[in-house]
Amino acid sequence: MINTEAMAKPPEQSNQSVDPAILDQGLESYLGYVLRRAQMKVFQHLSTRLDTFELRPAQFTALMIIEQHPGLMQADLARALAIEPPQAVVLVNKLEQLGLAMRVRCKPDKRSYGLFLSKVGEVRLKELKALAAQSDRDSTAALDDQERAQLLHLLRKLYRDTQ
Amino acid sequence: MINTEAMAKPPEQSNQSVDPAILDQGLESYLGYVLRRAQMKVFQHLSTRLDTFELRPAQFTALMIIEQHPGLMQADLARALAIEPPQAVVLVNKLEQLGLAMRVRCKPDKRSYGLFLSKVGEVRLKELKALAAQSDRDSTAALDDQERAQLLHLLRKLYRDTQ
DNA sequence: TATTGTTATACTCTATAACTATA
DNA sequence: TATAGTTATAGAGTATAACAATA
Repeated sequence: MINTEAMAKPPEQSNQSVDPAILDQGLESYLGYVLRRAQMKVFQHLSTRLDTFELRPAQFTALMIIEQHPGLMQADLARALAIEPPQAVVLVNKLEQLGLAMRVRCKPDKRSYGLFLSKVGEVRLKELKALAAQSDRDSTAALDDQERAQLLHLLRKLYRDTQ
Repeated sequence: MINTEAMAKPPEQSNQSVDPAILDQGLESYLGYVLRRAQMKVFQHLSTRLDTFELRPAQFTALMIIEQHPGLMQADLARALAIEPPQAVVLVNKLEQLGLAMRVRCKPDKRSYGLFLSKVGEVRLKELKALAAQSDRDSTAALDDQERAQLLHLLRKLYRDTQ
């Protein structure tokens, strides 16, 4: 229904009569609004950092999930990433092209693949984890460690709730 | 560079061997990850609520900004929404089609329009504000009022920081 | 020459339908 | 018949270039 990756260009400095810094007064009381602004900022930061590796944030997430669940099927990966199976095909193709992961026919059910990290993928993922953690810190530099922990706690509580 | 509106379908219940609820272990320690999951949830909730009015979240945001800054130019609106001028054209066209806002040639600079809410737009926006506030509460039902306030504070602090 | 709004266009992300091969 | 993976395709959302009118 609604996307996942894309994200708008950050607002640029205005030389106009209207100060863009205060244009969103009134909106700042909406959780949905500030959540989106904050997410855009953090996501874009990570996205830029990952460019070096020709990776998108969703592909990093996929590597994390494959590492945690070696041998899982594409269908499960798609569900975990909240994407449709056709998107998972493209994503796994990309990971294979980069030599980071691979499909292995290893299940009793011969229709499905098991997904595994390659040796290179394992090493690369280690590097990516450090990069992602650093990107988190950099893009949330306005917060101290305690505030970051608090924010993490609240967000986890929010999104986990499935009611 | 990267988008704003779109958002992936929510993960569906799995009947597989892998429990999707715990597939993202390890990822939950990344602020970027939980931020995105939380944002998707809240955004999608609002998006669904706004369907009734044939509006997208960005269009609601635009109405809020026009109300707060009557007579502003499209270029300023685009900057505030972090979208490109061509997107602002389509967005304002839609608001005009719905009879909620209008372009008025009222500036000394005859190239630009001033953007204003219509009477209908003002009334409608009142309704939309209540809807958005309720959507915020519903989609963050896992949090109590104090936690919501805390989350709002932290997110505001995070995204406002421009360093 | 620069800027506002606009059109045209392309690229990305996403969703659906339909196909294949297994089950 | 149902499911895993795939292909093809269409639709959003977004970005860039180029144009007209005005400055």
